[in-house]
Amino acid sequence: MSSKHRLGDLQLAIMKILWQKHKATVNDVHQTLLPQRGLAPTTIATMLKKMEDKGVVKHDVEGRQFIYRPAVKEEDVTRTMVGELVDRLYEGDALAMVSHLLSDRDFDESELKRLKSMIAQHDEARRGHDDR
Amino acid sequence: MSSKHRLGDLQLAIMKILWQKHKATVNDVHQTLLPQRGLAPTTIATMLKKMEDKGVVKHDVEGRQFIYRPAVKEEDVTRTMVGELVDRLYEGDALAMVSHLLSDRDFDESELKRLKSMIAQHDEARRGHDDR
DNA sequence: CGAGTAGTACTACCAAAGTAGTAAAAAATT
DNA sequence: AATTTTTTACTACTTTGGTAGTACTACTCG
Repeated sequence: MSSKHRLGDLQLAIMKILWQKHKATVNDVHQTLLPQRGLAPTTIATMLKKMEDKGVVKHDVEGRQFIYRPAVKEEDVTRTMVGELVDRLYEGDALAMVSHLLSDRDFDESELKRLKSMIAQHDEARRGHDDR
Repeated sequence: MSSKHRLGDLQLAIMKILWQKHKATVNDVHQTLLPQRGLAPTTIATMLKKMEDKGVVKHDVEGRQFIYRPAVKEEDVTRTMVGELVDRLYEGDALAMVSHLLSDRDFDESELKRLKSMIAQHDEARRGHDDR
């Protein structure tokens, strides 16, 4: 059932719009994507239908148009997709992925600072609830 | 030409073997993958041919068998694939990906320690060469 | 009321990845 | 020498994602 959480490029782009707007018509999506992608409206409609078949979106009918909305949560998709890449590339070692990110893009001072405070925060959270 | 660095699941599994062994025959790859995947030998052969067409592997002939070897670097593939996911999921914000990793899998004490020292290291490296 | 328009349904393709059977060639074994 | 085995070549089929044209329906505007 996690196949619902593996999305292609266009599909993800569409989902991002739906997650943001909560609901949208084919036209809304098309208009939003037009500048970057320049796709035919029917392409969006077809894709949305395929996505509904797959179970990642649903629609209500309002008058003669379809109002699409997400049927999967962004966090689930994100978690699955990142998780799969970590598995494939680093045999599940998430820290290895972080290490790669760290050496690939070198973050500047302020980013490193943010990163450190993120770690500190998770450190505390861990110490708090994690009974061991 | 970065299409050379976007690999499917099986392709990646095959590449990992080639990167590790430096070179291998169809049979080597098949034997290595058999336990986890249970694929027909011809499947591996076909895949390897497709991969050669694409330019990600090359082969030499030795007697009657093909000795395959990688034609792309692991780092390049890794960088491309991680980079693409960061783009798609986080609009290029690598730090957002790290943040996700951090809250999704909660690392234990020793891992956090390793992480901190990794950061410290990159911090210094940055301070060193980065002129500003 | 009739024509144009908006919107969905259907159909059709293409490419890439994955999977594998069958054929053919060459080499080894008996 | 004949048969079996190894190994590559060819062909084929399936799924998924992406892309879009055409057809049909229903509403809207003059």
